[in-house]
Amino acid sequence: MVTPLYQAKAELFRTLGHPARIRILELLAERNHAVHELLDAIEIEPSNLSQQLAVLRRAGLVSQHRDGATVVYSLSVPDVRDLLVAGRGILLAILSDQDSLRAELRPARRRSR
Amino acid sequence: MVTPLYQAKAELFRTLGHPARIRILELLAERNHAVHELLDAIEIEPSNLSQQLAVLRRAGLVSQHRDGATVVYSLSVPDVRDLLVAGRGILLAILSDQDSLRAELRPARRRSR
DNA sequence: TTCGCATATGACGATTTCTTCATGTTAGGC
DNA sequence: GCCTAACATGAAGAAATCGTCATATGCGAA
Repeated sequence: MVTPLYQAKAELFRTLGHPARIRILELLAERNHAVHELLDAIEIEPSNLSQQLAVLRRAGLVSQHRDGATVVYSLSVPDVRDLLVAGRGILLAILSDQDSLRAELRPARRRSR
Repeated sequence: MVTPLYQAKAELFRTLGHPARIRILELLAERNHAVHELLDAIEIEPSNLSQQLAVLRRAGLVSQHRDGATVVYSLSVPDVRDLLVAGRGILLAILSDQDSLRAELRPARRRSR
């Protein structure tokens, strides 16, 4: 299976495109977490959490290892932190854009064009 | 509509989670492009391209302006480049992981566990 | 004004993703 | 061994996404 680069990239981003998976990665970016810790931190059904973790595993973004009865997850690619940070930056940029746009449209005073 | 931050972040990444949209953004990261230029560079139906551009517009990632009969698109959030670069880094990390794993599994020599 | 090119929009079936529920597996306490 | 807790997996319906087709709009040339 020869996957073009841009398609692999799209799949990577799509893997991040889910609220639960984002939260998981952000928690793992802080420190390793056991599944039950993630479960406490995120509002989600246990089986759903397992599914989302499986998605991240298949994508190669996280790894697991057993510690007695619990399973601990960690980021297997540290650079994921960069992505999350960059994502936050973009969000802020977009939101402030929207705010200034809103501010521009709302008041009585108008600008040309 | 009060959107939690992690959900907005997930939507941002989902917006990037499509091969055509990735290609569009990469082209726009180089320089502004008219729609027909994108059309030449990407293998895609014109109407499909318009749809993908609309998705990117709604997400606030690109902006358009008319120039005569053609429409020129540009990145409205320059930081998108950071995301693309970070994405490439992660891909490379994952791929080299897989390669070393493959190399480890393939040959006759075995390791414990 | 009429034509044709460049682009956008709407709608529809096909596929994919998501959530939930039921069930399976592993490990430690008794 | 038996029970329970901690996770994982499989299946199935609901919802979202994708690509295509038909159609609409904006603009310049003739």
